[in-house]
This record gives sequence, C-alpha cells and structure tokens, in this order.
Amino acid sequence: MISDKTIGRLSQYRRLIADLLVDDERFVFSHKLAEMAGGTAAQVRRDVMAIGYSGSPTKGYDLAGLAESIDNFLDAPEGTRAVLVGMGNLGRAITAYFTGRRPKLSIVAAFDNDSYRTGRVIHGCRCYPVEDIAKIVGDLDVRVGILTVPQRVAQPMADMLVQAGVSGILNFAPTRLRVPPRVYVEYIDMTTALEKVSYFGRNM
Amino acid sequence: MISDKTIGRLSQYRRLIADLLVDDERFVFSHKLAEMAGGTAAQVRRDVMAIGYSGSPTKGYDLAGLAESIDNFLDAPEGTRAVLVGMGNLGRAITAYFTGRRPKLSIVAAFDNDSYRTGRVIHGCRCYPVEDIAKIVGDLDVRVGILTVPQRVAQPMADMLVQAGVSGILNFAPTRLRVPPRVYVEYIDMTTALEKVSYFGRNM
DNA sequence: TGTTGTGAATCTCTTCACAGCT
DNA sequence: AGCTGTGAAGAGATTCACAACA
Repeated sequence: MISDKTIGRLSQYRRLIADLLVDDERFVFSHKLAEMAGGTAAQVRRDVMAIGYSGSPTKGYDLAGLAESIDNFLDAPEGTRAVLVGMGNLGRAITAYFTGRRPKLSIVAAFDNDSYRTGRVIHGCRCYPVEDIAKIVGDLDVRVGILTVPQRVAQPMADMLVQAGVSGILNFAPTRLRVPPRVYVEYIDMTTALEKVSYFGRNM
Repeated sequence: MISDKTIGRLSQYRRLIADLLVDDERFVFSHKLAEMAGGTAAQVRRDVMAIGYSGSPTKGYDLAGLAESIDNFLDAPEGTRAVLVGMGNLGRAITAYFTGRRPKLSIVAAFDNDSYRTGRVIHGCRCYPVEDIAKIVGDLDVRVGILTVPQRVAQPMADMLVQAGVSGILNFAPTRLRVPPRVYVEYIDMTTALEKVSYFGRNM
C-alpha cells in the first residue's frame, strides 16, 4: 500500500509538471522537481518509484510520461463526482474554487437546508435541499462529499452522505467524524492551521 | 523543541475541552480525550507532557487547568494580529470564518488590488489596496499573513508580507513559497486534499 | 560526469508496558 | 482497580550512499 503522504506529493508533482510543460520543457531531474516542491531529490525518486515509473539517468524523467503515469495512478478512469454540503460563505467559495480545476474531479451538486439557497444555481452548481442527498448521490454515482457546514451538523450530514454511499469525505468542519472504516475522511482544519502559523511564527 | 504535530493536536484538544466545559464537566481522562480527538491515550499523555502539565491518576486532567496551560502555551499573551491578502470568494469566506473564532487571533485588515473591493468593509474587516501592506502591517504590528490570492501572485504577495515583517504565513494558494528561514509557512492545499479523498475513497 | 533506482541507515513519531500513585 | 508519566521498543518515513548506467 502506498502512503498518504506520497499521494499528496504526487498530486503536487503533477501540477508542477503541468507548469513545466507549459514552458515547453520535456524532461526534469529529480533534484529540479524536488526544489520546486520543497523536498529532496531522494524523496522524489522514492515517490516516482512507488507508482512504478522510471526515468533515464541522462535525461531525467520524461514529463509527458510521468504526468500520464501519475494521472493513471491518481484518477479514476471514469472521473470522480463530488457533492458539497453547506452553501454558506465557505461552501460557495469552495465550489467556485474547484470548478474547472481538475478535469477528472467535479462538483456536480450542492446541498443546503436554507430554502433561500436551494433551487438556485450558484457558481454553476445547482443547490438542492439536504433531503435530496440520498437520491442525487445515488442517481449520479457520487463518490465524494465535501462538508462545509457548521460543526454541530457536521456529523449528521456526514451520516447522510455515508448512508447515500460516498466513499470519501473532505471535512472543513472542526470535528472528528465517526464513519465506517470503508469511508476515508480528510480533514482541513483552518483554525488549527492558523494557530500553528501563529505559534511557529513566534517560536522559531 | 516541540513538534509540529503536537502543536496541531493541542489546538484540537483545547476546542474539545471547551466543549466539555460547556457540558459542565470538570475532569477528563486521557482515553476520553483521545477518543474524542481520534487518537490514542498514550498520544494525549505525551502531548500534555510536552507542555509540562500533569493530571491526577484518580481524576484525570483538570479541564480548566489544562485549558489554561494550552492557552498559555499556544497563544501570545498580547494576542496575534493577522491580515488577509486576496479578497476574492475564498478570502471573504475565510475572513468571515475566522471572525470572532479565537479571542487571541484576529484578522485586523484585508488587502486586494481590485479597486472595486478596496476601501470597503467586508465581514467587519476593512479592505486596503496591496500597496498599503507595508504601512499597515508595520503600524498594527501584524505577525501573520493569510494568502488567498491566485497562484501567480502568491509569491510576490508573500514577498510583500515578509518585507513588511510578518513571521508566519498561511498559504491557500497551491504554490511553494520562497521565504527566509525565520518565516514559518503553513500550506492548505485544497486541491490535493480533495484528490486524496478521491484516491483513498477508491483504494481502501 | 551526473543521473537514476534502491538497500541500508537514520531520523521522527507513535505505541507499548509498567512503575508509581491515589 | 485504574489512572498518569515515561523509558524503551516499534513503526513509518526520510535521507544516505552507492552500484549501475548512458
């Protein structure tokens, strides 16, 4: 099995590779990629090794080939559909942020329980009442849920998403979610992140 | 020196402790806190040990005392002031999100280079043109910058913040920042986070 | 010469396990 | 009896260092 951290770095590498391709580069050495990503050359080589790709000692890694390998490794061939729950300030901003960012990963619907928001199309994404989660997640074969709700409803909304069949949740609410082991949860805790900056900015 | 991860968990613990205090609890055992935080009891004890607090074998940790110890450890006594650069969708949402969330950590100003946004007060936060960064960061003794700008301007905006004297940056733009070693940078990469969910949702 | 791929060494973080305490 | 505090062991991740290669 491949580690969490390696997956994160691969995701990073492929964006850096896309930048290099825009600049008409063809090859890249591990030390160059490492420098761009803020890591070490050995780390890059390990990560590339993990997906079974290999480069040439003289030229480095072929950019197009490596990009394709990472894509094949990270993306579902048929793409992944996500829904977002909680169309408040943060939910709307994140919907806008992800729209059109990755071809194989799209937000296909949003949910809210405020009738002022439901029934409308916000940033190209239709907003439904939360009661429709089960139906829409089922109909569209949605695999990922994004939670941008207040923390007191994070668990119940997660339960609805899990019940509806998602296999992963990206949770922006500052709460640990209780989910069955088949469901993967990634946490983005902005408050903790800011507190870390505050702390280490002062203590370094 | 205390580790990055421990700081993150301490930030989490103190919110959990606040919840327990609301429920009129007085003490907590390491295994209870661990269960709430999604970790192990040994981990909690190590983290508490790191800040030099200690509990009682019979009652566990005194909630008020532990909360105070964590506060003293994490927070600057005089509080920390932050500014946010980039008042787009995400910047506005994050300004709203942080407003009033932590007493000792507040966003005191925002910046943008779009004249439609500058000069206005958004979510209780005045928005200035980016040219004013140096002056305002200096005048208000701002220590933390939050970057919610498009990636192509993330580095120049980081440079301005560093130049102005911040000691930490919370960067939402998907780019590695080049900063002097005295400046701490924390990255929140939402695209990578979502790609991890997509990957591990499928591969577990 | 300068790179990749990788076993081995190292470093870091987590968990075990138990003495000591109440 | 059941907890905390912590030395020691263990698990994981990173880096070293070098053979193999062009």
